[in-house]
Amino acid sequence: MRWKHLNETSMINLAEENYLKTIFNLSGNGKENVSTSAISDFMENKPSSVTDMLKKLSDKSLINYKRYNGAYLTPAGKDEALKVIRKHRLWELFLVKHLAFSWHEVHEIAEQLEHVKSELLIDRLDKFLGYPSSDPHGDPIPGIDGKYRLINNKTLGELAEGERCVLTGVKNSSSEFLKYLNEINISLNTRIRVLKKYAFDGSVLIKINEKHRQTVSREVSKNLLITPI
Amino acid sequence: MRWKHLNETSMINLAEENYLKTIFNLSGNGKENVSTSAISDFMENKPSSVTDMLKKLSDKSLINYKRYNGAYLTPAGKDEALKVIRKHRLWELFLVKHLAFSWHEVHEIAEQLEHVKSELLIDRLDKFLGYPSSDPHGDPIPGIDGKYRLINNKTLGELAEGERCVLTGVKNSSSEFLKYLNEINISLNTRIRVLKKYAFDGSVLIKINEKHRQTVSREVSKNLLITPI
DNA sequence: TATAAAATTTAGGCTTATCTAAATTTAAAA
DNA sequence: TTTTAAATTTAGATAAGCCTAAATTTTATA
Repeated sequence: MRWKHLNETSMINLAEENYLKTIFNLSGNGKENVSTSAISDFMENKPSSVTDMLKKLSDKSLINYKRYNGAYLTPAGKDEALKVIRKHRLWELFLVKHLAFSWHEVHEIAEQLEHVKSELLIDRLDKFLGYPSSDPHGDPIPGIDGKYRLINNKTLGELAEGERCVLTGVKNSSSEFLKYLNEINISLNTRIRVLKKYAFDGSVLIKINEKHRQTVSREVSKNLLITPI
Repeated sequence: MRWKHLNETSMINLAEENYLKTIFNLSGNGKENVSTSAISDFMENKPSSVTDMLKKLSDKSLINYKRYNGAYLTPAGKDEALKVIRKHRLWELFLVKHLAFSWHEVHEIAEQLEHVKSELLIDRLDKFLGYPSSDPHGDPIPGIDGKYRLINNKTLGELAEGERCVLTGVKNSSSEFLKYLNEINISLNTRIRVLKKYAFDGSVLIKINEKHRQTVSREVSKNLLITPI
């Protein structure tokens, strides 16, 4: 195949970048296996589409994929995912700091900006922003070297309306709590969107996997460890 | 067709935007007919591909297209083209003013940024830049209203190395000059890229239609009216 | 104006990323 | 452990945007 405007970056395209990013996020930033259905669910693509792409990414050595057994990122794949996340967070920060966007408005725009190809651009943006190590949320911005400070210390309760995250852990791991989570369809790597926060009692209306609406108490929201995405 | 993340903007996609922008530029910012081959040549796509897209854009009422006879923009198409150009120039200005890019480096990046969908984003960027009316080149930035100050007062000689333009007119229209231009394959709407400028005599090495290299004298370069693109 | 050359369109293919429906494999339940 | 349900994959289809090769139309030339 020929590329008309060949980029300095490898030949990873938009769709592939989105899959890599998703796998990174759903695996809790790491190397856990991510299932086809988790990806399908998150990206709102059909499982069969996901399977196709997993094969493709596997052929490119960006993921390790075993049929019927999900996938995880190779070092090369993780590098690419982190590059995209770095871009995403830098752009978000730019939008908030310099273009007066509020935090919940920026995600969709950054989702587009993160795919602009230019190493130089992103390095200049990094400089312009003063080499930030974290975005306004406190989430780490991967460095040029791909170094990434892992964190798992944010709770659902700290998110603002409109924000999205993936569950990466629980503070309280009593079986009653876990059972409750199970009942309302929340498990590790479940993605959650905050729809509304009620000031009077701190309860939170959330959407689980973009499917089920659910209200959880302040107590619950404080015990859910998450990674914003 | 269904759009997953439906944008506030109409349903014009990247490829379509590029065609509209190209037609706008090649028609001398206006309503002159642009031929299939001119578009094909400019975009480095095959003529048959162009025909396909012209049909599509015609169906969407963005251009007026008559078989074997080229196309020109409808008001709706012109609006869209101007929106893209507005975004392109605002981003270019941002890159130059705030990210320390030099002018010739920004085109390719702006080419990507111009397709990011968000009215709000571009209005905020406009504000951030202080509502500029022209880019560092002096080329007009269309306003939100789509108003566009037409200019045709720049010459090839004023471009820097690496910059591209389309010929929109000549200062000297003597037949010898026109004949000379003809001989070296330059005509109205021909696109020209400046490859090198020689300081000692002001001559300019150019690439014509991305095909022919040619050196022209300072005299010639000062008599070619162009629109940077 | 007839004919050759150039421009344009049509017809038919290819690739990518999707999808649906059916088959297969794995996991859960009885 | 058999059976059922869920997850996953395969097979085959579609739409976009591009391509090549062949047909058609327009333009230029003799």
